[in-house]
Amino acid sequence: MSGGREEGGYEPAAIEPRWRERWEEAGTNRARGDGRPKRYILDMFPYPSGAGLHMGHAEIYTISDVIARHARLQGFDVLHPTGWDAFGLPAEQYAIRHGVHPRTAVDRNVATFKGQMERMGWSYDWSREIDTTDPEYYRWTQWIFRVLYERGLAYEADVPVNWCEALGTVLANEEVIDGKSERGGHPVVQRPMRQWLLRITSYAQRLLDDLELVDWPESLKEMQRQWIGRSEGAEVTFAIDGHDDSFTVFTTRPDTLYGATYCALAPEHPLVATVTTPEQAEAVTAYVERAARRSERERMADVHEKTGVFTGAYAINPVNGERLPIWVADYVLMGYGTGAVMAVPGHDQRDHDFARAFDLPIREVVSGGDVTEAAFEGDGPHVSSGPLDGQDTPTAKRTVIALLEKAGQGRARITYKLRDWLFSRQRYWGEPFPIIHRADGETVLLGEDALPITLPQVARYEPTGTGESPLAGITEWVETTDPRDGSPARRETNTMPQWAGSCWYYLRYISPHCAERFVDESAEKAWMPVDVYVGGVEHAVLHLLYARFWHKVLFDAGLVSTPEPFQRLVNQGMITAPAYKRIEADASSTSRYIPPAEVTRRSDGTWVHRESGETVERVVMKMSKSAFNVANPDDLVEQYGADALRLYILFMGPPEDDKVWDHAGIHGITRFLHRLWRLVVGDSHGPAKPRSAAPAEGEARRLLHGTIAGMTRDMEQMAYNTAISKLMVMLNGMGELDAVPEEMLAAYLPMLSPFAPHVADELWSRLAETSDRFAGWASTAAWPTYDEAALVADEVELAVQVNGKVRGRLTVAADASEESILTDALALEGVVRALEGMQVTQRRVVPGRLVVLGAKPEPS
RNA sequence: GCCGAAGUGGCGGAAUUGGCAGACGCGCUAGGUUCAGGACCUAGUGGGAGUUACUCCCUUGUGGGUUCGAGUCCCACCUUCGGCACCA
Repeated sequence: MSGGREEGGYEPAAIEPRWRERWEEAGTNRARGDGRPKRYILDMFPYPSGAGLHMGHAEIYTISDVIARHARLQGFDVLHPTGWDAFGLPAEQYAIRHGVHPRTAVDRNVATFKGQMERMGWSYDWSREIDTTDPEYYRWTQWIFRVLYERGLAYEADVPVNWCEALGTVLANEEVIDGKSERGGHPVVQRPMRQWLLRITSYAQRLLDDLELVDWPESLKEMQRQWIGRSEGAEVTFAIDGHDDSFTVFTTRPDTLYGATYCALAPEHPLVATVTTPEQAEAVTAYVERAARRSERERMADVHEKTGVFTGAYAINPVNGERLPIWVADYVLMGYGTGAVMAVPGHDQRDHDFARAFDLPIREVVSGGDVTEAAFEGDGPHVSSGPLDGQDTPTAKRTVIALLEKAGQGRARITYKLRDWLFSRQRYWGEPFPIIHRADGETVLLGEDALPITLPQVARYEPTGTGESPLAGITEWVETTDPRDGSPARRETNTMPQWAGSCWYYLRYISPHCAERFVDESAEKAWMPVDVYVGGVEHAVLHLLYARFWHKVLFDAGLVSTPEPFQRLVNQGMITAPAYKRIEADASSTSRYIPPAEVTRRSDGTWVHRESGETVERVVMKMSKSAFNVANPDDLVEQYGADALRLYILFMGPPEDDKVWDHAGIHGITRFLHRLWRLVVGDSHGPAKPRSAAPAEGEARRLLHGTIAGMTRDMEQMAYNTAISKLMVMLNGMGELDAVPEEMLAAYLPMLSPFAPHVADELWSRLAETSDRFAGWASTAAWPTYDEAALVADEVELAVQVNGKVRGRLTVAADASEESILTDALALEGVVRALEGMQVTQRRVVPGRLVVLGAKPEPS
């Protein structure tokens, strides 16, 4: 049989659009729900910014696409959807800047994104596309808020927010950098305002425990554990000398209670005002006011500078009746524990620092260190501690907790660092709350029939300057009536934060058009949980914790069937790129960086700006326009094709590793695709390889089955870089044959198709012109299987080691006996030389690999 | 400071988990082909030494250890990158 016809070479632009159309027409990317085993392959949906698709998107979505396409070849029914996380600040700011409605901006950006995503050949089921800003979507976001509210998990409270006077608005934490507004650099202060919060803290323990149920990177689980920050200890109640009031502290070291020499309250602690004596009032007031003015960031900046003021009051130590001075100190945080601490300078370094600064007594109650020098925070026998004397820390903790419980002055307690989730924003572009406030002060949750509460059309969506959302100014929207009795009421004018829509979007994909419920009940049971979730580690604590929280609430309400939403999680690494920096330029210079095209490498390895001759520094950094190091996926697709870009992204390294973009590297991939094209079709550099209908034999058969075996393992482990290298090795091997068995190509192209789907299907269809073996498409074929027996070679080469060093090589039949191998090995010239004057003490054959000989000098 | 991950050629990386370090690719060198540029093809490419068609030594951040044998296991240290950071 002859090879293909002579014709034009590999031209991705000529074939890629055609195949995408065919897949779309045939619906090959659709999830069927036909009862086959399922795989739900999800990636973190994009925020459709005005900047379009960047290389980070290209990486994450290529990874998830390869997982999805591979699963389809394995016969799974695959759900692989995408959509738009389109509420939030960036759309609003873009809209303000360009003077268009956020809706218009989002629609425009989505159109750009969708085109770019389609050009990458990602096999999304577009029939399930969702948009968090579509009222038919956020109706259900509001509906889930109702579930939270009805379960007592949503409440209003006065909490500090970031207030920027100059901009006249509240800012999100992301918009505050080092105590100043991101835009304009104006001062930002903490100011209490009425806000909605979600009681995520009541799920703290389960969010911690259920990390055991999921297959996530250990480092990411650890980040969530630290964020939740469970700590075991006790609370201890101190009476105040001469007052009826008392206060409670939280401590992880109740065993050191006999070593307490003072107590400290947070500046915001409600008792500060009551306990302060008249003589101290002026100093305390001044200190509290100063602390209030300092932002949280300022407070954190000078961590080691301990400040505080004595209130003049004394607390009574419940175990020994000692009078302990009560101080106010800003190293005590109102937001953690009880906002009050018992201070044990001998065994807590912070208290030690404070005691040294204010000349307070330091007492040793656990021996093992020198408390005059530094706090001893370790374990050891307790001393000067009454009934605890001689006990170690765990025992002393139990003893003292028992004592306190008996006296009614304390108990064991667990606290978490995790705070309740501040769930409202003073913004236009977010989900409205299904809440109204009656004139009589009652807060009313609107019924399901009122949903969706849609955003009104407005002329201005800029911040109002009053700290309220722009919605507050739209009288006809705000003023409403209570549907129960028609009495006047005002709508809640805060909106939900951007995280809300992404807390449950993975459920909506399952039944995106379901009108009766947020997710179809039986479809939910069929598809959940998400089998593989691919996304960036930047969402390690926020999105991934919030989504787990909502999911557990829905689970408790009997609305979903799994306790966790995302079974396996994969974090892709960040793609960075080299940039060239002027060494002399100061930070404010507008031209700190030189475009790579204007830079040349000197022979000594340094880099020089050709035009000016100045030496520049090569730095690897995040891609950014100002550093001229952005690689744009769209441009690369145009230049090299989607298949080449997909292959190259994965070939750079393992998915989870950070990668440095190297433009030159993609040429290797392009060459590979051209060689493959030439082998099958032929091009101007050579004709197609002759093909044979006969089965692969000998070396070719081993190459085929070895590649399938290796690829199968690599795909399972997501070792895509080595999988691609195996495809290169097999292609090189096929190139050396006189004729390529069609059997090899029939296995090769399906294995290539998850990575380079367009060219795989194109070549497959070319082959179909001359052979019946190539029915259908490579992308819809079955993943090939291999024969274990075909992996074994007839002859194997063994390395012969003497004391761990290779001294010879031996080619033997695969089934040669150990004895004959050893005999042959000992006769090898190099081995004989190495064994001169030596006595062989050990001989072993590692099958298929090497011969091990141990030897030591012969006794003389 | 605490927690986590990682250090392998000029570069990206590989090594079936204790068994021939450097697969595959980039880059580079030489030759071929081409009107030219590019593309393509062939060969070479960790370092060093020598008696240079061959042989030896060294080499996976550093220093020790276990083993016939260590990139891989153990101990100590160094560096880099992430996360947290007055959390009582």
